[in-house]
Amino acid sequence: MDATANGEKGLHARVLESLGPAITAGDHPPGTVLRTDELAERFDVSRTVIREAVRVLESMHLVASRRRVGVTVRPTEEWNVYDPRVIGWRLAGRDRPRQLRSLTVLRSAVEPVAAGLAARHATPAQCAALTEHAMGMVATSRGQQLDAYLVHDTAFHAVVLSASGNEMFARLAEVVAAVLTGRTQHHVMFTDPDPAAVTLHVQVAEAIRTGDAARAEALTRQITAGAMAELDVLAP
Amino acid sequence: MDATANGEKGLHARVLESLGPAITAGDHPPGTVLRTDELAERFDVSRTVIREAVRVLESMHLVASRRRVGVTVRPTEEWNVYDPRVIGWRLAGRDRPRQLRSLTVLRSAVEPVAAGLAARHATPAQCAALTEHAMGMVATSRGQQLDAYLVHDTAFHAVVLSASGNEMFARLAEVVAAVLTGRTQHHVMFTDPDPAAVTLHVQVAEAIRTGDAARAEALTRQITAGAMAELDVLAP
DNA sequence: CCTCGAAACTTCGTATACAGAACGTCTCGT
DNA sequence: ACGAGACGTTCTGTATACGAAGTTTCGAGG
Repeated sequence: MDATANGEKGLHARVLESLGPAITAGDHPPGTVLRTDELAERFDVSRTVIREAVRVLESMHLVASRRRVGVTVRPTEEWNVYDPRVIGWRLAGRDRPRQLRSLTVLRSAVEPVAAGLAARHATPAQCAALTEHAMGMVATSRGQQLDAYLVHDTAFHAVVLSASGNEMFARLAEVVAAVLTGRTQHHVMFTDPDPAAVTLHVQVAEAIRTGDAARAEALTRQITAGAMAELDVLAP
Repeated sequence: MDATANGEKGLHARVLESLGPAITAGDHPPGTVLRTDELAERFDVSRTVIREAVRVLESMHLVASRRRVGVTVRPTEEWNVYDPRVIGWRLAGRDRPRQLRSLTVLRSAVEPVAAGLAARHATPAQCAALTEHAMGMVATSRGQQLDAYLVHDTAFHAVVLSASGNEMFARLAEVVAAVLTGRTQHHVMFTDPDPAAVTLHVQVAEAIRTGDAARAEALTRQITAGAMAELDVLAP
């Protein structure tokens, strides 16, 4: 929603969108020191703007600002890897494979449990949305309609995560969306989705609708297992 | 001007530590409009400092800053609930029960998978640490040594998450620590830990050491199931 | 009377200048 | 050689001015 509408979003945001990816991509390896004056000159903005950008970077634990020494890039292990912006930057950068793998593993842990909870908590409206998107996936699963398929796939998983009733799960929707989008971008228009996966989605929708938590969880586990298997092809 | 050594940290951090909890606790309900001038006066700092704090709040998606209208508090569903600081604030505030429940559910999804991965990836050093902490838990499980027990318990789970080899899992260590600490604080020195749970930890350490992923996962699932069961007692 | 549009006002956004504090480094004295 | 203190660099905070943008209001025209 808010992300990357780079028209004129504020100077500090532009600095952030340039500095952040540079750091996460490793252009400034951990330990590198950046000085605010230098940055101000490099981006041709005032120090005030730089300081605001640095504050945000600091809140992501990407950098630490200390007097006399400068703004130092923190080691990778300390980064706030759950920050959607950090995820986006890493996904766009050079360790995209690693990030994709991490996120897929996270998916494989969270989504089955979320599906199980959804089977117990989903509202009728959510169940309806689920079956609708599952049908949509079926309808678009053949004949080079990957974009339309992706929309339904993303929406399906978002509804499941939301229906789980757990806010932490719900907030992973955009992460899952990023993973699914990434996969589609690599399939680039050549192979239709796996029919077995489509069937699984339909069955998950049904299991959630009928309140069969164990079945919803097991089926979703099969879906994520498939995603894990695909990973070896996608990520080197 | 007051020139007293008011705080060790920066001014903006102090504003943040006051504004953040206020927002997450609901003192400023979603939709509330805050003006930078007003905040500057309220905290007796310059607008620059306020704006830096607001930037960080904005990066957490707690607020949105718009011209002419002010800084508006965003709806709860949009908050970055994975930001450690947001978690901490909510854990300290009035919807602590909800947060505790969310985190425990997240634990129950992630930790079993992490344990399974740890069984395949753990280094000998990590295995040693695991058995050490498991033994420590055994040693401190009786006789009102809850503090020492908590240290070993926390360390145990941190090692498991780290040994999974997944950076996203590893970063959940502090979250798990927060949950475990919260639990201990409520048990307040009256009941010793459940012996069955202690045994499970020892068995998990063994399963990971012997590379039995399925067993490590199943056992950890029992541990988290226990935590979920406890939850009904702890969180209203 | 209603609608459309422009001006004005309010608030955030950016730039600049300066004072203060902290931390590394360099030098000097023992 | 080694430690303590002075120094300089760089971040931190403050104050102020101007610009931009949106909301609101007021007025003109239909």
